[in-house]
Amino acid sequence: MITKVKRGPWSPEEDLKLISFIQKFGHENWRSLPKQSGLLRCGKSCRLRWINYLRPDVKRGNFSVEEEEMIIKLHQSYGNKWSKIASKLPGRTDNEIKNVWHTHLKKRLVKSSASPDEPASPCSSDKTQVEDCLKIKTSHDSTTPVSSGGSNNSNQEDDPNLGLVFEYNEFNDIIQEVDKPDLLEIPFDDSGLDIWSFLDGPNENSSVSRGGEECDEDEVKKWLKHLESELGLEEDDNQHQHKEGTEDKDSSSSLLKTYELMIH
DNA sequence: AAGCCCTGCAACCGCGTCTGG
DNA sequence: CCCAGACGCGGTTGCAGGGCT
Repeated sequence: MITKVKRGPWSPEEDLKLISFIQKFGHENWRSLPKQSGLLRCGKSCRLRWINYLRPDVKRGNFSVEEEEMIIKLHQSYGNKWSKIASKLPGRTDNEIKNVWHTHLKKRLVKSSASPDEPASPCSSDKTQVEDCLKIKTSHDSTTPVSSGGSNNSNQEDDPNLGLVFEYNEFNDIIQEVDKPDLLEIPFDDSGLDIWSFLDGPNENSSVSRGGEECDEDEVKKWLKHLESELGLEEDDNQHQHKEGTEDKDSSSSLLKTYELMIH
């Protein structure tokens, strides 16, 4: 028998299903995940939804000026390697960056290329501006090489702009400040990365696992609460809200109950 | 007030790469 | 070494919302 694969926008119920499943079992195998979780989606779609929207550390809201400038610089260095650029911008996804590039930054660069003292078009392969910038940013470590290699593989060691690691850390602070409150705002700071180990459960090998420390379940609950409210599910959740805390391990149990109620 | 157009974003698609058998 | 399956990435599309006429 053939089960029809659903497409198009994700419903809150589907989101919740996906979240609670990953929370419990991780996502070792995207292909089998939909079947196991009861989602009528293809694995690819689930993966995309998780990575671009549901991941707890995904940062939403407008890009700050600093972020945009960063993207421009990184794009001059990496070209359309969106995932590489995203890796330098904590909380931002490649898809998001790609969208921002095509909707805002490209146009801005075209405009500014008209003025002589602005950077040339993004297609320019001249990296001196990027390197200058990186030199400034990484001046703490003048030994960090800024190689001119453009098409390296994704190994950190081969990263042509290894110095950006510093930028990453500095940039974290910037982003925290400019984070916009209008959309899904995860009530964690970066120290809340423990959520990963929680979400991934026993799957230490999971591609998104971020270290093996104990997670703070209160933080997780906070996040789930927030997510439920963002998804417009908090009313239903009220019914069993009072039960929270009596469950020993599962903050997910309330989530599961929630969506079980919803899909009845 | 209604219709049209534009913009931005979420999601899909196809291809390349990686990995395990 | 080869092949098949799974994953990840980048390009593209479609839709919804907002602004303009």
